[in-house]
Amino acid sequence: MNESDVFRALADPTRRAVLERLLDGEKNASELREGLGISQPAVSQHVAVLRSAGLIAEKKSGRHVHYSLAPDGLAPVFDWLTRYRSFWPARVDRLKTLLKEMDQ
Amino acid sequence: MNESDVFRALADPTRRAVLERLLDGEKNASELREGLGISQPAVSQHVAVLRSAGLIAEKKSGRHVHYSLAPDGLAPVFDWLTRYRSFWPARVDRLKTLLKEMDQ
DNA sequence: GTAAAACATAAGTGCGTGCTTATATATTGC
DNA sequence: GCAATATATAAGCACGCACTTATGTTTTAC
Repeated sequence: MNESDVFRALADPTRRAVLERLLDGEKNASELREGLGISQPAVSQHVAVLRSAGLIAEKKSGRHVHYSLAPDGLAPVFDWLTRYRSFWPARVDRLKTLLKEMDQ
Repeated sequence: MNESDVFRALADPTRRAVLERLLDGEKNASELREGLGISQPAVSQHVAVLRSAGLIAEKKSGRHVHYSLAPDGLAPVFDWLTRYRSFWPARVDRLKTLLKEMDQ
């Protein structure tokens, strides 16, 4: 749940792929597994890492578990990144545009 | 120089500490080493990882090498992070404030 | 030219990590 | 209750990685 856990969790491409899939909305473990080409336990282990890093939330529903992106789970990364804002020259404009869009 | 290299580079706390030190300005390897409690080759190896991830730049000057943060080196992280902007609720306001400050 | 300084590379080591198969736990449908 | 489904945990393995010591390379100072 600290900065180190989050960065470590994000270092693995399979875990980033899992997060990516959750952008569409919540999914259970079997759905997350599709196309990843790894075993069911592997998914379960990745999910455990993401959850203990505070990146995903889970909601049990019978024998299914629905996983979703945890709001503000990426906050540690975001906070870390803002310290380097002077080194983003080309990104700031994009960011401003983004925020204007969000205002509307 | 791609997303995976950058995330992998950032996963190590010592490497994040190295970047942190470069926020003050450029430093050579011996200066970077101070307080880290690791050997000179270890620093050299971390620097190599950061450089091949596009996160730091180097400028040779005699027998010294001055390392500095690479402008836009964190762009891959930033771009990745913007995809999750809907899950930053509490961060957006802070970000707006930050950009207002940068405008002045 | 020679020694020292700054950094890089090589080689080895131990531990972490991502995977597997096997098994356990819990829930549903019949 | 029993089989099937959904997920978690255990144990083992292979590889990656962060370190170390030893050595190489380049540059400066004398």
